[in-house]
Amino acid sequence: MQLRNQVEWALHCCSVLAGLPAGRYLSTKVLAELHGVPKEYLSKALQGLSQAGLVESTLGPSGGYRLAKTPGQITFLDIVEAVEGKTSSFVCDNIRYNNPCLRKGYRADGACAIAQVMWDADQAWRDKLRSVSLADLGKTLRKTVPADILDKTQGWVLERS
Amino acid sequence: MQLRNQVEWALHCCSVLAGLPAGRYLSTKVLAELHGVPKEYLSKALQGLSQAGLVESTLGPSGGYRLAKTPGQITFLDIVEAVEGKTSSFVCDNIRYNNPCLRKGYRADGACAIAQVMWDADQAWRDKLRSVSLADLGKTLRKTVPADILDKTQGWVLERS
DNA sequence: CTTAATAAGGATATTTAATATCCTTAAGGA
DNA sequence: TCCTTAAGGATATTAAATATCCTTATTAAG
Ligand code: FES
Ligand code: FES
Repeated sequence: MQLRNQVEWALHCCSVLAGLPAGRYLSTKVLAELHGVPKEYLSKALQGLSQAGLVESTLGPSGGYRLAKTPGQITFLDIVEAVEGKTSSFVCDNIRYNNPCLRKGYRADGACAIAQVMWDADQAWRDKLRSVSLADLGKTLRKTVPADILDKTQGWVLERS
Repeated sequence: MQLRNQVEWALHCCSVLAGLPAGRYLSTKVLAELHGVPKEYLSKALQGLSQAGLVESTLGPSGGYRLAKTPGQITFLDIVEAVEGKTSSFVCDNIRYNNPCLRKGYRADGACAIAQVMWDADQAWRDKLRSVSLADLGKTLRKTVPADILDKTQGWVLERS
């Protein structure tokens, strides 16, 4: 079980967009170059973010993407779900109903107790992701990444936004 | 991102084995029939459980599998990891190092802050799975599944163990 | 001792999902 | 008018999940 590589891409792109001055857009081309990933494929991830309402886009020269909300309003969960979808990682095929002791067509009242545990764990994962916003991430980055790298990168991005 | 169907199979098989009287074995064939899944493929999952030390097997007629520990000593996490492996669901390809502002070969001190959040969430998922044992599951099942179904199934299993 | 049943595991096929590229269209700015 | 861009459909490529088949060694039952 593994998340798509687009999740890493989307998170990093949002992190960059969160540092962009108001009104500026950043194009797929620039984001792809910054992260060293294929532009056309990254575009699919960005379209997912756009459909989820996390970013907004504009066309034409100097077009691209910007956040549609403040960094404090966008969580890791929002971004992960925009790329991966909201369905649980555990899928219950109800193999319990294949039990030959049951009459055919029998259906229980509630969910299988095993599935319930798995779904609770999935929820714990989502809760954790929901607890961190892009604003939180920005704070951490400013604490842990050398200032000169942040500055140089910010300059590089601004030249292209 | 989705867990394999074998996870559901393995959890249900362990649940059945947990209800087996001491000394009895249950064969792949019986477990496959009980759950309505392909015997040869289920066998791979059971081999995983065996290699993880959760179950032990014996050959020959009346052979099969039984738990290698008490139900209280086996957690959902043990079973899930035996089938899915222990690697995190989030893989960081360190796309941050593709940043053209960095000198080639630059490596940071710690992990990327984004990866860290994803790994923390993965850990929260595992913590939740670790908090539920087969003994806990048994208690829940006895509370939620009609007694006659449990009894009939138990009889069906014992005839074949 | 012989025989049938079984787990283990290697090899391979099939199906599905992830990854990636290509191309067309419509919109926006110079 | 021309160039740049996002959106999205179509398709190709690659990897992983799912499934089957077959061989071997081991064990218990007859
Ligand atoms: S039937 Fe799906 S987890 Fe129990
Ligand atoms: S470089 Fe992998 S998550 Fe940041």
